[in-house]
Amino acid sequence: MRRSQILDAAAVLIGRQGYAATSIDDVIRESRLSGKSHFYHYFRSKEELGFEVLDRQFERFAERGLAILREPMIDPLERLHLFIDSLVAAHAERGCHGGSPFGTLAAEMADAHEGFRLRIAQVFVRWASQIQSLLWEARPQLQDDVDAVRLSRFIIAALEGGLMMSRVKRDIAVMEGIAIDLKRFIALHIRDSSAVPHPVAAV
Amino acid sequence: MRRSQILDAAAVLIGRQGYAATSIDDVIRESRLSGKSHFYHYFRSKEELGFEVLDRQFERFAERGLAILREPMIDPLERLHLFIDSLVAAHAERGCHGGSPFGTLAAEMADAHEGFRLRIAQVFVRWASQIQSLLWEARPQLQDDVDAVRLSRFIIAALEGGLMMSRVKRDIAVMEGIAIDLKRFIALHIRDSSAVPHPVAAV
DNA sequence: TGCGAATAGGACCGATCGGTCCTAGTTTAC
DNA sequence: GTAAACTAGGACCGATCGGTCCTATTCGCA
Repeated sequence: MRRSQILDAAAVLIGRQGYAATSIDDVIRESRLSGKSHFYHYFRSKEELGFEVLDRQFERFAERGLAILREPMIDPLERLHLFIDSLVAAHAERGCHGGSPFGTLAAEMADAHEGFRLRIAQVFVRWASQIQSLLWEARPQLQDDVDAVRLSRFIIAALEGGLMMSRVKRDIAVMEGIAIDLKRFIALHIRDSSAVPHPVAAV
Repeated sequence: MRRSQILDAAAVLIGRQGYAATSIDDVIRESRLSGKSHFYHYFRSKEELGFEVLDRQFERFAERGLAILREPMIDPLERLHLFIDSLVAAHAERGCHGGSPFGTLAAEMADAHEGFRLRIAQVFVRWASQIQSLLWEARPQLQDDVDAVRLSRFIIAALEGGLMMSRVKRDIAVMEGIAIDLKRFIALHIRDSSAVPHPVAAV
């Protein structure tokens, strides 16, 4: 109960300000605890809190954000497009604040804290494997020599980079442009690729 | 003299640990100053130091890293490939540590400090405009409807996302795969696009 | 020769950090 | 009924943070 309130509050704060910039006192204030001992009743350290927040964030992302990738009634490649669109929409809703929770944490912690680095690496592996499953499912529509591992990584990299740039420029159009080009790149792998779509109107 | 030593040391430290995690005392130690007043003789605040480090990093990047994009004797698209390869090589040399100095700083500061956000946004604008110039130069080889602004942003986003993922996984192969796919995407824009290259061997 | 900038070094400040310790009232489960 | 867990609240600790202040010495240049 209280424990999950703390995790929720910490997730918001860490997502907004980063791990290091979020103090225990911030978390206590945000989750309306009564003091530090109350916090340390549930968590042994800030590090433990950070780990659990990260795990929880990915579980929620896997349940909610990645769920569309597994929808059995929709064409696989259509699902991939819907997933990309959902990331764009979510970023727009946040007013281009806060990018990807994993990308932001990755940039902050990758070289500073090995425990976080390994956990974030796992997040990307699991995310990529979801896309790989989808690509496997779509293989009748795809060219025979599609490298699903490489393509799944490229999709994630483009999305993460796009979120970062869009956040910095505070312009959702940047992310929308990334999404358009990413879809065109995915279409490049479709069998009988004479169907490569046309670039959208130039700016 | 001393001032540039401070900036060099601070650039290394901020690139390695981020802005907030780099203390003035760290910078003083690394640049072998004699005390805080010595540091504050050259800089009014940590913020001023951070701004100058960022400006300096981009100037160096524009002079050295982006120089290849302007080489007049090499085919424009070939230059773009060489540029991508140079980023991969630089990342490999660093042992996949420290990603892009701008991407890392962007993730840390975009929502926390408006001054940094605006400066980093400018960095990406200037970087993108270099690529746009190259694409303009290459327009005889490109399809008529190529959106140079969008494409240049996509290239940067893929590179930044790739550096981030490669850093998290500590595996240069991730970045190499991104580079391969990014080149294939660029090739998609070449006129007479029957020449779309084949995907490289599947894993 | 003299003056200002650069160099050197240290004491100090208020604030904040993660974390500990202690007391005490209230639920909850066996 | 009673022990264990949960809630509440505050004092406190050593360390570190960005930043100020003060005193000397050395150096380049007019």
